[in-house]
Amino acid sequence: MKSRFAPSPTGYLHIGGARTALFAWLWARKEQGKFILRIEDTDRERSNQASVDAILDGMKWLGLDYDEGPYYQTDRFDRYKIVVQQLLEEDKAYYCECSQERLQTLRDKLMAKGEKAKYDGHCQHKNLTAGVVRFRNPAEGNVVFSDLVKGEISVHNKELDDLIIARSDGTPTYNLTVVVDDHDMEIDCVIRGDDHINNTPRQINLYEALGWDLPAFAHLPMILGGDGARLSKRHGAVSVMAYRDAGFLPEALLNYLVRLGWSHGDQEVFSIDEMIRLFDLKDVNKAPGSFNQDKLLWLNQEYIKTADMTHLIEQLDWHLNSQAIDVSGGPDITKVVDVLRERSKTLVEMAQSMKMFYQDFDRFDEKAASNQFKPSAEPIIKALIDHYSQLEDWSSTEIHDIVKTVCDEQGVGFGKVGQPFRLALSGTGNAGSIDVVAELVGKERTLARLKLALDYIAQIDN
RNA sequence: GUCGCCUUCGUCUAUCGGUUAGGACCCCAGGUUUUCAUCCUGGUAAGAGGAGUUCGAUUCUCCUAGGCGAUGCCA
Repeated sequence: MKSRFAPSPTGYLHIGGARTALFAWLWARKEQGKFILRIEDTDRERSNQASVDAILDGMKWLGLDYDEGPYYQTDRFDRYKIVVQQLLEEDKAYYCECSQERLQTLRDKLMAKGEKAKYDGHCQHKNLTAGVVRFRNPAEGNVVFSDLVKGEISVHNKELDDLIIARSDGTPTYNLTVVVDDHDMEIDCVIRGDDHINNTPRQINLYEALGWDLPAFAHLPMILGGDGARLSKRHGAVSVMAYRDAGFLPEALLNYLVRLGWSHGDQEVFSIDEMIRLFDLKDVNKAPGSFNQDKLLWLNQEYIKTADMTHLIEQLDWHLNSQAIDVSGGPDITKVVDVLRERSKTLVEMAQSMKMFYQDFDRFDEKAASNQFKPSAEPIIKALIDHYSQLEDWSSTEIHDIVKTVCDEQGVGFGKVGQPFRLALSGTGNAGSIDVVAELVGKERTLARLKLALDYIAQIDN
């Protein structure tokens, strides 16, 4: 069994494309068949190599590997020419030289009359030898097919016109190439967005004219933005790689995408293996769904919390580089990640939080500092410095005991000591349990930061 | 305009004629926590509208409305 993903390289791999690719990939993996990547670049005006690379990068990051391809339609022009020629010879297609202007006025006229805008067959019997090539669509009857997602779909041939299968420059168009390729590549199930539903009856007529067996069709509902409109840039990031940049784990995005339009009871979290095992086109929803960033964020945190440490660090590496954080010479990264994984929604956040362990800072968050570093905190911080500078065994338990000792000595509660200490350590006030954090930050840096806090208090005193 | 597809909490969804319409995200309240977060408990919130079929419709049929898509020498 074979399925395919066939994007046209006119931009990056976007969320909708990724979801389509995922479903087609899942189907192939579930059927233990093959998954093919085909680049539909027949529109040379809009296609470019940068887009091909972006799509390949996106697929790679998501882990959607393919067994064949990428095939490029521009490499197969000879094959399409043969098919067009065959159709021409069998009188199943004909040349048409209607001008764009004529076509446009024809459309306007029909629309004004309240009819469907379609080609009127002007050149059908002219026996021309140049121009665009049009397929002779059957005039009567209707095309009925059973979509694996949508169920039975029926369209009258009257609604269909003689579509152009080759441009006047001889290059083939989408509806022809897709049929030829899906046939030649032995695709058993065409899984694509439901914006192609309207093309399917035309393609079916082409299959029949060519005497080819029909594949199964599964049309996936679109993904809309939160406002119900088609997903676009104004809804935020639509490029898959932008999600990598924003600190999402590929498996979290995949999990989010698979649940958008598909479900398995009440289950929300699926490993890749579970998706493959449980996925079924019959459980795919018919209605379009809208993209919800909050849920993605939640899933991302779920994955950050439970991800395999090695994998997590691999994914984190890109962000460490982009934020210029050098972890060599600092505390063990696995210990730092362990502290941070429960409080990071994204890898970007995690990398930011990591700075306090690997980089020095010379100022505190102003708002937090004005709250915490009051003159009353001065003796507490001094006491911490005194005790810690004498501490030999720099461990979280010892560090914790000293905080308690200081509480007792100063006659204050844990909060009075812990809060300024935490701010001194982190600079922002956001940190995990202070003893563990202090241990990881190290004795030298901890003392330096406490002294910095003292400087801050001295400065506001004056 | 015409044709096609779609319609359960704000969002993602469960339900395969009989349920107090369930779960998840978000939000709110409470608890745990030295902060934040995690975690735990609870709460708010839905069948587009109208006809039928049926003992009984969210579920089946039809109509209307709304949304999306197509109507390209784009894919």
